[in-house]
Amino acid sequence: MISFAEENYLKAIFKITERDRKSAGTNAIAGILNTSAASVTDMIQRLSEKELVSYEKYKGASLSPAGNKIATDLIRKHRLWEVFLVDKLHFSWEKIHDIAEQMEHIKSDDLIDKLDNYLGNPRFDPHGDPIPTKEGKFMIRNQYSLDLLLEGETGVLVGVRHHETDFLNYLNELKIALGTELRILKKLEFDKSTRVRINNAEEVIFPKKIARDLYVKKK
Amino acid sequence: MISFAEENYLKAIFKITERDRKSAGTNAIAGILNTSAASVTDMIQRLSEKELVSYEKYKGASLSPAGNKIATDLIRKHRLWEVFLVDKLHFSWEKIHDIAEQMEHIKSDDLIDKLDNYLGNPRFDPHGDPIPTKEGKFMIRNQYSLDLLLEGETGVLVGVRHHETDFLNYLNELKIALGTELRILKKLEFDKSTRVRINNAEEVIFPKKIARDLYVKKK
DNA sequence: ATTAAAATTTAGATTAACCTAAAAATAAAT
DNA sequence: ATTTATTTTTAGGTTAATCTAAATTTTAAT
Repeated sequence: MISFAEENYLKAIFKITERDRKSAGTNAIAGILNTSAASVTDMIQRLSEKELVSYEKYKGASLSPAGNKIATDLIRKHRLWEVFLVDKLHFSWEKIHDIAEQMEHIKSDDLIDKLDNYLGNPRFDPHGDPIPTKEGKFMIRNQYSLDLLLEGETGVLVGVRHHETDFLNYLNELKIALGTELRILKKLEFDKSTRVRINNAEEVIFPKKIARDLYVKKK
Repeated sequence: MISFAEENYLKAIFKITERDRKSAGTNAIAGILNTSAASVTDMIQRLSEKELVSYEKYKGASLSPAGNKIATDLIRKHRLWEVFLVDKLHFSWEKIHDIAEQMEHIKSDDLIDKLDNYLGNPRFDPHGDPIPTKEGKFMIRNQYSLDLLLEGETGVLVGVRHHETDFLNYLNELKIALGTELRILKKLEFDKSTRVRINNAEEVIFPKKIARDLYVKKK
């Protein structure tokens, strides 16, 4: 039986390696899990024993097929529970991450199938992230970081990079949610910020960092 | 922050002391939690440090007000999740205990209020057990063990003593569920068993042990 | 190509939660 | 009232998961 701690390590390695990177370094994992590099070395060596990650000294860790399956299942569970919290219990999107973080560890073969069905087999969670299928397939969507759009272009918000309460509350204050239209008015060269019109109404200036964290579909 | 293990100990002490007993012995707790008496001594000493139980050597443990609050909240959570599993996800009553056992440990002030509301503030769980209020009050119902009824009397099943899958499956096979009418046809003296008619149809003979585990309301 | 900086691993400890075996205290039985 | 049986506690250890500090390896920079 796999422990919560082990599950969290697998998920962290998944997150790090899901885009570009070939393997997850000790420090990167420690950063995500708020632990020390030494603890990470310890754990990935144990996960390697269990054949859940492949690991070479000083070269970082990557998920084995078995480890990848566990990580994908965790993400599926996390995202389905987030849909439950928002759709059924009427939580707001900035409150759900920490609760889902706990619920994802519940072990039951039956439960997630029934939950998925009950929720109407949603394909995306309340932050716009795709919910992998039972088989571990992620739906891919053409989406761009807002800061890749050119002046005059308009995008519809379909996702956000981070799920921190503070960031989401900032968006709430600006009345920005999934589906919101964002039109690029001006790209300011000197500090790389972007002036944006929100739903044909208010204007706001996003620092590059924020614009990068908003995912849109071109309109 | 209280650990899962600590929570389970508090719940075990609650179960033991909820009816008659003044305090929970080491062995009794060990029995419920499938652990050794030595481990129990260890833990109740630590819980005593934290003022969650009051404990005197060789005299067993009982819950402090703080410990009682935690235990009651756990039971509230457990039973509300059981209602969710049956009413919303359409689980059958014999499958839910182990899942709820995991879900009861999820920590969120908001979550349980919202869940309770979503479920329509149920007062009893799918096994007929009362769901304590937020304030920790249990609804009390006049109910009798089936083996206390006399020949000719009829009861309606409102609860069961145990939640083991095997026991509940045995009831399923007999088509016995909450609400089922049970009429005492004959009390057999020589082995203390009881002949019962189920919903004016089939007959069955219950050993005393089973009759004791079925709670009915007199009709 | 060396040296400095950063990342990673090892060594040695700690804490929570468990264990077995032995000792001590309480309860039951003659 | 002793003896026996049962329950509980103590003593000494183990494992998973963490830590800090020191050593080692890799990467970056001069």
